[in-house]
Amino acid sequence: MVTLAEVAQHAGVSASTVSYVLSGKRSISATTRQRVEESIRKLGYHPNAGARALASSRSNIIALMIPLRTDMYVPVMMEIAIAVAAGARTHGYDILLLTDEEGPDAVRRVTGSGLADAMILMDVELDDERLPLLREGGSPGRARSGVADDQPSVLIGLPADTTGLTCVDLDFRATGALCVEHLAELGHRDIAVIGEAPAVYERHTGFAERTLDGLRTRARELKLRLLHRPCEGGYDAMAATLARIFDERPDTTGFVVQNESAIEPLLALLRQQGRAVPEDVSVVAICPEQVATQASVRLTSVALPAQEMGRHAVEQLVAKLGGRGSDEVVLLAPELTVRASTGPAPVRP
Amino acid sequence: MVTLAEVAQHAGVSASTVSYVLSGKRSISATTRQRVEESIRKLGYHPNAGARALASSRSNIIALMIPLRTDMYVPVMMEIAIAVAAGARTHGYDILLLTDEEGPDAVRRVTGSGLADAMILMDVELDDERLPLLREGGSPGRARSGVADDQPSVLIGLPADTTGLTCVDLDFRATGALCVEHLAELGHRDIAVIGEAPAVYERHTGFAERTLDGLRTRARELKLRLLHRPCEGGYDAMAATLARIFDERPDTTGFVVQNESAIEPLLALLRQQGRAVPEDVSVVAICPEQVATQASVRLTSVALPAQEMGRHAVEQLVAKLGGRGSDEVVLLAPELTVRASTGPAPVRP
DNA sequence: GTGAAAGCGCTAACAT
DNA sequence: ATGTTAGCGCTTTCAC
Repeated sequence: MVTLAEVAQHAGVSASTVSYVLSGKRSISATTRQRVEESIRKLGYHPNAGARALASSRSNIIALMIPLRTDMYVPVMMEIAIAVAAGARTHGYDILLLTDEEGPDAVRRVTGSGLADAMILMDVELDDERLPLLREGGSPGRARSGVADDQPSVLIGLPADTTGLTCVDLDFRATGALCVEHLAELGHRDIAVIGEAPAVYERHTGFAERTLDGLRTRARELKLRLLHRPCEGGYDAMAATLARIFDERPDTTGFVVQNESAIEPLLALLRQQGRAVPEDVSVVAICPEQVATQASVRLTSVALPAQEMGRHAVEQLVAKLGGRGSDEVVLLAPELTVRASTGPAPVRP
Repeated sequence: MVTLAEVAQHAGVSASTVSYVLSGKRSISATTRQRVEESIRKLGYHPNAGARALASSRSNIIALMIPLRTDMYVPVMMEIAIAVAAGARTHGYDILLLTDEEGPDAVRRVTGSGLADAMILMDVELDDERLPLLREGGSPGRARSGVADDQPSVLIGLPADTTGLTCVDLDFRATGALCVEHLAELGHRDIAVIGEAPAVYERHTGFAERTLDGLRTRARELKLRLLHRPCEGGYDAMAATLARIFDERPDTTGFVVQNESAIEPLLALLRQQGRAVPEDVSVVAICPEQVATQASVRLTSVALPAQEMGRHAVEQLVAKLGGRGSDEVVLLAPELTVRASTGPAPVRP
């Protein structure tokens, strides 16, 4: 292994000079810099990460905690993770991948060991047990040397109480409102919402409730009738749910779907029942772009901006690490793309 | 931050004793051990990762390179990544998440900096440019101090030339054979294969070709007629492909699908055409379990054993790191699960 | 603009 | 069974 000292010797300068050439933290004469860079290349030198971390007490690593559960929105999670990794690299950071298997202990371990300089948490629950460890100001009763040893962190998702936390998420309330508005403009008066599986609501992940809130509020304002039904994924569950919906509200002409695994079954069932999309019924989906464009009907949808969320999270974190403050909560504005699944409501006799 | 020295002082022992209590590398009297452990808990001590890495020249980190492309098998990738992360933790390793954006440079950077002790590469291409850096024996022409400074590594996926490499993958050849056998047993004589998008074949990722090889070989042995058609995802592409298939081979009664985004369209189209599954045609899918069980027809399928692959990769790597040799190539045996999409071939007039 | 030198917190000989 | 000590490779004062 090539060390900094070897580079220094080879270039005929001191170790500190090499270090400063690398960090740019003090001015170096052009000739010296060139000699050093030359030696670095020739010897194939790579600074040792451990030594760096020890001497500088910064690891240049950001920890990313992803959910173990692989039952929901997996492609979105993956896309976020990849965006985070790529974004982090542009700022010189690497990503340490943590699952939430260890729970809060992982936070302590990483914080305590200095393995990472900061962390990003995905899939935060409303009352997440990891949050107390991350709130700025630290745990109550901790009043050590005055040094704030909290881990700078950014959450992807919105917990119930965001005080002292930085969060990035899609504005699901606005998303719900947007879907309702679109259908209202097309003349639909009876709207059914196919929601996530009941388990998702019970898990209190927040986004489902916020979407529903946005849907309901806007529906009330626009005087639309809204029926919400959670739904397990799959064909059979969707069939049962759909039957109930048309039973209770036979005049339903608009659907909002927030459940990836209900989308294709819904479309198939509507086809089977002879209800044409979008002539008889309109469907708006809240889902990844890819799902919307690859469905059997190209879906009007609000996309989950995975890349953007990942990028934002990194930007926020880097800002924090650089001492610059950052916003508490960033809610990304939803964008609705009109495709082939929505059209004017059919005229009623 | 609490240091080892502070723990030592608090427990009234020397630094090395604390270190050895932690590592278990030499015997410690019960009383001393207890005092030390007590102090560790009381002070909330966490060993500093950087210092550890520097002193021991082992980071206890495994790098995992995942593909940037998020167009294929994303849930599988994610599941593997999570399995790798979880598996690594049980051996005391953390996972560093690398994308293949940097290409081979990422390998050099991680190897050179000692950031990771080893690496796992996913989605390896047949002639991957990162492979030369990973082959045991190192790059030709490198004859330094006799120390093998290669990064121990495991590939998930199979390149063209596996010499000097450790690989884990599903046995796709056997998978293809298994699908054909199943259909043959049910009496199907004309089989159509819906393959991945042409781009996948062109990218030379290997698994698609190996599956096809297994399909063809076994079909020939069993004297079945086999028609293979690559297919872009989505409804329209599938419709065109299906039309061509029935045009060329009207007697086709068996389908093998190796393309997630073609599955649901295929089922919908068959329904539309009045071909009942499994009464008129049978469908075998090569896809994740979840897709098979959530499709509009519960699919007979060969699963992609994501978790198993992740776990295996870690085991192999840990074996290597522990100095124990490991197998060159581990091919996991495919398992076919019979569900509702396959049945006896219809009797021909 | 450059060098010298003191650690950073830990591990692993080498002692006893 | 425990203590002493010399680094690991780098960053960063302090000195010129």
